[in-house]
Amino acid sequence: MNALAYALLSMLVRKSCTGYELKELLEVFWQAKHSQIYPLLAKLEGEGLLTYERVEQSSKPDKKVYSITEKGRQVLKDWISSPASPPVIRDEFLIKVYAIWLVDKQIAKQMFDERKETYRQKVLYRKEEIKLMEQEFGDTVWDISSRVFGRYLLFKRKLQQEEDEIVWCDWVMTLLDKSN
Amino acid sequence: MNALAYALLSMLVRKSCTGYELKELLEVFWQAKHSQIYPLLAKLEGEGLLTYERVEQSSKPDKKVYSITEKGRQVLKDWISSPASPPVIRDEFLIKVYAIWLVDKQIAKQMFDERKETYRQKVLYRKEEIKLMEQEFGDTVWDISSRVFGRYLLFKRKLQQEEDEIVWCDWVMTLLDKSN
DNA sequence: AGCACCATGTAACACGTTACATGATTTA
DNA sequence: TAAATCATGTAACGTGTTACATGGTGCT
Repeated sequence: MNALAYALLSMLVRKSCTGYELKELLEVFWQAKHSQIYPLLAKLEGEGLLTYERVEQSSKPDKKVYSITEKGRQVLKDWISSPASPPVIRDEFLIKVYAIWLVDKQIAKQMFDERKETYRQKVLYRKEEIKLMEQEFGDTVWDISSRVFGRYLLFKRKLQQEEDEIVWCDWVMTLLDKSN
Repeated sequence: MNALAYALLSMLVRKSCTGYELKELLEVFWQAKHSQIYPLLAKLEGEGLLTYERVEQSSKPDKKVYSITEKGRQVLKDWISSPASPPVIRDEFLIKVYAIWLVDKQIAKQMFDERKETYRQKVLYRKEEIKLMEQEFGDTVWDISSRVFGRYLLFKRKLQQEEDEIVWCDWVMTLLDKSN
C-alpha cells in the first residue's frame, strides 16, 4: 500500500469512479499518469479493497466503474489518523531562482513575469472551481461530515498557495526594479 | 541531464562543495539522498561539467571537493532561461484531508493541530536561517548579481509558504470548532 | 483531414528510496 | 557506551514517466 493507493481510496470513498475520472480528480493533490493508475486499481481490486462493474456505453468505449469495499473503507480510515510522511516539493523553477544571479536582470524579470502569469491563470481557474462547488453543494461544504468537506478544504488551500506565489513574484520583481 | 544535475550545478556555481555538503544544501529546494548524489557527481565529472580535488583531512575521512567547470557554468546558464517544467507537490497529509470527513471531529482537530505545530517549528528555524544570512551577507542579499541573492529569495519563499500553512490550519480549526 | 476527448491497458526506462558496507571522531 | 557527524560508495527495490497500442465519436 503506497500513497497513491490511499489517494485512490480517498477518491472512491466519496463516489464510484472510472480510472479515467480518477486521474482527473487526483490532479489536485496527487498527480499520476493512467499507466500507474490502471494497474494499481486492478491490484487493489485483487486485494478486496475495491470492486468494479463493467459498464457498456453507446458511442463511447466500455468502462470499469470502481467502488470501494467495506474493507477498503476501513483500511483508509485506519491510515488517515496515522502520521503522514513529510511533503515532497520538486519545483524546477526554484533551481533556476537559486542560480538567477548568473543571468541578466531583464531575463530574470521575464522569468518572474511568466511565472506570475501562470499562477494568475491558475488562480482564475481555481476560483471558478470553488464557486461551482459552493453553488452545487451550498452550506454542506462547511460540514465536516459531508463528503465535499475535504475537497473544499483542499481547493481553498490550493487557491491560497497560488495567490501566495503571485505575492512572492511581485515582491521579487520590486527587488529587481529597485537596483536598476 | 535531469533536474537534480542542474540543482547540483546551481549549488556548485556558488561555491565548491563535497557531495556530503551538497546533500544538506540541496534540502531547501531539491531533496535527494546521498545514494543519488554521489553517482551523479561522478557522471557530471565524466562529462566535463565538474572537476574534483581529493582533500585529506586529519581526524575526518578524506573528501572530494567538486568545482564547476566553464562548460558546466555555460550549460547551467543556458538551462536557466529555458522554460521550467511544472512543480510537483506530493503531500500525504492532503490525501488524509481529502478523506477527513470519515474520522471523528476530535481526530481531525488533532491532525491539524499537529500539522500546525510542525510548521510552527519550521517557521522558527527558517527565520533563524534568514537572520543568519542577513547578518553574514548584509545588503548583498538584495543584490541581484550576488551569489546569495537566489538563496535569499528561496528562503523567503519557504518562510512565506510555511507561515501560510499555519494560516490555513488555523482557518480549518475554526471551521471544526464552529460546527460543534 | 486532423485534433481532442473518452477509455483501458502494457513495456521500457528514468528517477528516487532503502538497505548494505565501512570507519574514525566527537558529543551526550 | 551509545548515538550523531563526517564521508563515500553500490545494490536492490519501489515509484513515476514516456512510449507503444487500439479505436470510436465529435468538433473545427
